[in-house]
Amino acid sequence: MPELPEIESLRQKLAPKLKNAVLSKLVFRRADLRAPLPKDAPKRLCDKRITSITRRSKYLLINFENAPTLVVHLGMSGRFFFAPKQLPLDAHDHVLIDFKDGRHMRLRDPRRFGMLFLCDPAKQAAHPRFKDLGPEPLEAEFSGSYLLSCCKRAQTPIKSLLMNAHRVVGVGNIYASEALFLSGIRPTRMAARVTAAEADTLCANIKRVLTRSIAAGGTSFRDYVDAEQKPGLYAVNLNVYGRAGRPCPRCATTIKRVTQTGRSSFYCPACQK
DNA sequence: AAATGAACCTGTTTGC
DNA sequence: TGCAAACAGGTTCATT
Repeated sequence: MPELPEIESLRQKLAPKLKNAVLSKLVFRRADLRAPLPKDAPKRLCDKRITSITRRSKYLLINFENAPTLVVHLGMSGRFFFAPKQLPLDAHDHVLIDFKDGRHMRLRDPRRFGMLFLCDPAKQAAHPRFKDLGPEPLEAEFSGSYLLSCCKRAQTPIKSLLMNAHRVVGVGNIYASEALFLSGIRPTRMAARVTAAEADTLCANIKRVLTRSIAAGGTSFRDYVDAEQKPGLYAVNLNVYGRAGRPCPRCATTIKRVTQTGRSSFYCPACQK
């Protein structure tokens, strides 16, 4: 389900519900998730109280009192939701979580690109999965001048640069195409040929599309569901993503699709140079 | 160092 | 209709 807005929306919804909840049971139904938890993980987290839910990139961090942080990544197809305990098990319900107050959550992920791992909260930034990540796109550190400095020394198309988590995290395939459309820049343009003014515009548009989508509740995915398994509202208006062959909403030119590093990019050949 | 392509999986959509 | 190929939101690994 995830791009960054979906994860951030989920975080915002989960935070008040899970704060102060005490974990009573953690069950793994299969051992071959991408980052297998240590065998003693249930023991280390049981009877521990959740203090907060935070986010880094597309990772959801469940922070406990006097216990390691449980980090959840939903990959491409993960869902993390409350359910009645007696809900019949789906073949892809990989992780079951019970709380002392009787509530029950599940991690369901058919493609199994998602992962869970434990992380020492005191050494979070140094964790192998976090230490090489670029800035958060919605923080001030991600600015037009920062983006420009990345572009200057890059030898890759701008779309590939935006998707590179070493440069900036959380800009996924949908919002990379959308931000480039709003900025009038083709995804195939070499990053080094992006001007300072364009870098400013692009940075602002990345923040704009992400912020707008978070405000709408994270709604861009057809199989997105929130923590209560409610589908998204599809309130975010996508201009080019997934619209190859259809008219550009601005100029009616036919939108094109190209493949870059194995991913689809969409653009208007007239509006984007 | 930086960039590319393949790999990890299953489910759904598209095209013949 | 049926079947196979193409495609899907992300990250990571090996190879240049």
